[in-house]
Amino acid sequence: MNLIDEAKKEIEALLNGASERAAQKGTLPAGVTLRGSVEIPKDVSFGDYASSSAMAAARDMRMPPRKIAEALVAELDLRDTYFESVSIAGAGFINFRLGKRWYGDVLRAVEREGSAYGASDMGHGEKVMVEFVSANPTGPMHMGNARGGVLGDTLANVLKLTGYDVWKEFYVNDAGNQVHKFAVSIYARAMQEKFGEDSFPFPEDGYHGDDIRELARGFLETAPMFPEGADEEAWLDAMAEYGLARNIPKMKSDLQKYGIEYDEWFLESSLHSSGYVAETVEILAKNGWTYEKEGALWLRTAELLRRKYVSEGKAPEEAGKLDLKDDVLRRANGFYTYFAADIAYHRNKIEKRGFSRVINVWGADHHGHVARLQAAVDGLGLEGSKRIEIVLMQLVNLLQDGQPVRMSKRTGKAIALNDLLDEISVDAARFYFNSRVSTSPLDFDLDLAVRQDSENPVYYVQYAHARICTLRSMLAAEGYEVKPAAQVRLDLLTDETETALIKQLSAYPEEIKLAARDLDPSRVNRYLVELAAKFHRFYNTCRVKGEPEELLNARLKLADTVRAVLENGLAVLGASAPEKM
RNA sequence: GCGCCAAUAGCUCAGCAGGAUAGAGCAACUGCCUUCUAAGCAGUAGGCCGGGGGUUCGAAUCCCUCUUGGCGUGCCA
Repeated sequence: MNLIDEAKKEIEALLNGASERAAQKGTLPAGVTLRGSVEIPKDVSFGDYASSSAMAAARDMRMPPRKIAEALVAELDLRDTYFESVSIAGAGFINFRLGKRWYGDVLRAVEREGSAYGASDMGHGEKVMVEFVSANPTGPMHMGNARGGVLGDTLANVLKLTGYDVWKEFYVNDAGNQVHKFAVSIYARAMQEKFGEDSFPFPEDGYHGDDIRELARGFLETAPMFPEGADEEAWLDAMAEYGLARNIPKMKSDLQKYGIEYDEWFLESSLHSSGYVAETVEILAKNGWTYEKEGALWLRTAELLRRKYVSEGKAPEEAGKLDLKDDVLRRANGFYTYFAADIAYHRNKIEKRGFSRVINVWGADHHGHVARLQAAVDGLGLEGSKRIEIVLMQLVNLLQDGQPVRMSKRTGKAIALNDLLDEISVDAARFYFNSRVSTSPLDFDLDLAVRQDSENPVYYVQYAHARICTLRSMLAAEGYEVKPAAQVRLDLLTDETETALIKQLSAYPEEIKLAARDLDPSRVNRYLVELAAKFHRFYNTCRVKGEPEELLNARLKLADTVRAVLENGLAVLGASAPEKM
C-alpha cells in the first residue's frame, strides 16, 4: 500500500469537493476544474503536503491565488481524513498537516505486507526481457561488465517487484568476427607454444591476454596432433569451440558469485544455424528496405531513421537534413553482420517469444546503435521504437592509488571480476556498482571499496539493520517482544525524528515505482541511505530501553518496521541484511 | 560536419512527470559515549545550479542558443 498516494488522492478529492461547494455558494467561479499538483514540501514547517491548485487556477478563475485558496479552505471538512489541519502560505499554497492515523497506517501497512511491502501491480504482468552484460566470450569479464551485471540484475528485481513478468537473458556472441579473432589468437599462441615464441607472428588485432596462452596450452593437451592432421580452418573451428566451452561456463560462475543468475544464455550462433538471420533479412528485403551495392546487401537505415524521427514528431524537413548512413546486413563475402544478427535476435524476442518490452543494458559507447536497431525492427513491422528500450551505461573508471587503471580486453590488462571479489564483499560490490545513475561514469576506487567502514555506504545501511537487531534481542532479554501493531500505542510516536522516519518508510513503494519507471535502480541505494540516516537520527534522539512500557513498545515497533523495510530494500539490491556487525 | 550524453559546494554526486530559503557524503572546524553498537549523532563554514535568451504566477528542472568535456559516426562487435 502506498500511503503517499493515498494522502495525495485524498487531498485532491477534498479540494475538488471544496471547489464544487464554493462554486455553488458563489465564492468561486463555476465550471473551472482544479489542476495543479500535490507536493511534499522540502521544509516540514510548511506542512506535510502542499497543493498548488490555487495558483494553477488563478488564470482560469481570474482571481488572486490566495483568494482562491481561502475560498477552498473555507469549504474543507477534515473530519475522518488523514489530515488534522490546513493552512495557506506563500503565493497561495494550501498546506496540509497529517494526523496520527496516517502515521499508524504506515506501520500497519508494512506489518501487513511484510516482504511484499513496496510491491505493486504497475506492470500488470507485462512480459519484459532484461538483457544485460552479454560480454564477448573471448576473454575475462571486466569492471564494466560487473556494473552492467549488477545494474541489470537489480533492475530486473525492481521490475519484478512492480508487477512485471521478467526474463533475464545473456546474449552470447559466439559467432562472427570477434570469435574468429579469438580463434586466430589461440592458434598463434598454440604455434608459439609448440615451436617457440618467435616461430609464429601474433596478430596485431588479436587478444593479447594471458588467458589466451592458457587456452592454447589446454588445447594442445587435447590435440597432440596439432598442427598436422587437419587444415587450418578445422583447427580454428576446434579452437574456437574449445575456448568458448571454457569461457562461457567461467562467465556463468563469475556472475553467480555476484548473485546474478539468468533465465537463459542465448547463443547468437543459434540464430545463424537455424536460418533465422537469413529469414529476417529476407523479410526486410520483401518490405523494400534493402538494396545491393558493391556485392553487399544494405539496409536503408537512413530512410528508416527518418521515418522514425518524423513519427516521433520531428519536422520532415529537419529529418531530411540529418546526415544518416545505411548499414550492411550481408557482407560481400556472404557473411551476415553483427547488426543483421542483432535485428534477428530482437525479432526473436518480440515476435517469436512475445516480449512486449525489451530492455537492453548497453555500454554508452554503443549509443550510436540504439536508434538504428529500433528503426530496423520498425522495418520488420514490429514496433521496435516502442518496444526496445536501451539503458545506456557509462563505463567504470577503476582507480588505484588515486590513479586510473586502464582497462582493455585486447591488451589483456583487464581486472577480472574474480580478483575484485577477493578484495571486497559481494554486498559492497553490489552496492557500489549500483550507486550511480547508469548514465554517469562510475569511479570505482579500489582502495576505498576495500575499506570496511562508514566510508562505504553499504556498511552505513547494514549497520542500521544490525543495530535494530541488537536492540530487539537486548529488549527480548528483558521480556519485551515486538508486538502486533494493533496492540501498540502508535499514537505515542510524535517526536520529529519519529514522524520523519515514518514518512521515509511511507516513501518506499513510491521509490520502487520510480526506479522501475526510470529504469534506475540506483534510487533504491539513495533511499536506503536516507532511511538509515533517519533511523540513526531517531536512535540518537529517542531512547527505547528504559522508557515507560507503552512508549517502549511503540518505539520498538517503529524500529522493527524500519528493520523490515531495510531488509526488503537490501534484498532488491541483492545485498544481505546482517543481524550483527 | 552530423548525432548522443554530460556541466550543481574545494572533491564525489543527489535533486530535473516545473513549486516556497538548492541538498547529501567526503575534506575543514566545534561538540555529543559510566546508560539500547561512536561502523552513530548534532552543529559551523562552503553556491552567478557553465553563459545568454524564451515559456510560466513560478525554472537547477521545459524549449532555443552558445561554450566546454566525453563518446559515436566500420562490409568490427
